[in-house]
Amino acid sequence: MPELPEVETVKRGLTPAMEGVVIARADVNRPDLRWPFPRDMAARLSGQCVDRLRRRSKYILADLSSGETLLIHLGMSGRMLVSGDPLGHFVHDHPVPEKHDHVVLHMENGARITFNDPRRFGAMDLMQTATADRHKLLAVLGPEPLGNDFHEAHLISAFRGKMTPVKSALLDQRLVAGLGNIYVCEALFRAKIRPTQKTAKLSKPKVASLVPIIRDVLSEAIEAGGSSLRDFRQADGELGYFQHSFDVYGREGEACRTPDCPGVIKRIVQSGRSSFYCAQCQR
DNA sequence: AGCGGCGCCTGCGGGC
DNA sequence: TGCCCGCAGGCGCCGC
Repeated sequence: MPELPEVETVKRGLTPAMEGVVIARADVNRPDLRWPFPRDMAARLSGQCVDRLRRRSKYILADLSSGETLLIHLGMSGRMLVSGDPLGHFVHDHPVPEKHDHVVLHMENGARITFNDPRRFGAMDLMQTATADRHKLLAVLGPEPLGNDFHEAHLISAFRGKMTPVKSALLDQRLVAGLGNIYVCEALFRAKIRPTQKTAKLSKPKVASLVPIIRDVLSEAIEAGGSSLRDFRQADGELGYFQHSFDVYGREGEACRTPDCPGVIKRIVQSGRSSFYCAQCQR
């Protein structure tokens, strides 16, 4: 579920509870999520200080005092909930344990971090911090869409000569890392590009326009605390509210929001996933 | 080499 | 009420 803005929101919520704080104990309640947990994960986490929390694409990375880095991926349904902060910055007391609470980190400051993931498409792994960017899951990622390496020339060269639909291209994490189904639909709407359009056939100005549009959509979503569909929560349990700003996602049959456009939002399926767009103003 | 499709899981809402 | 179906924010892997 969570795309870059939701992961960034979660990371920001975790930071005050975790950064510079020792993990007193880790409870690992099952052997795996999408893949087996690394061997001795609980022991390798316990007693380590979280020196720094970072985000790369949709991954949260926790650099530990041991020289290892904990990689966390939320998959489709993963949540990280902070509770019991002694300074009262966060929600309430520790909640009663719920089904699908797979990993619980008990912090020395009294905070508790609960990783809950019903569908178990999420993941955790441990790696050497020094070579973290060579981790199998991170090595293949393209530039951060909010970073300096994501620019017009990059997109133009990535799109050149490809007959791939632009929707699939932007979902390809090797091309740009962090977009998912929602924000690709929203960005293509703002750029007035139809999701089925082949990348090679897009004009340079349209491709160029995608760069600031993608940055804007993601920045606005981060500002709003992400999008809450179904079960997404910020780390403090609060809802994000960017879903109220969707122009097309989940709006099948509703009126296009472009001023004076008579269009109605359509839903089509591209490589098994819903695309939402206005056939009037997206060409 | 690059793709679309499939599978991994659980839960929810709608239709019957 | 209950069952079945379709659907869900991701992503690695397979076969074509």
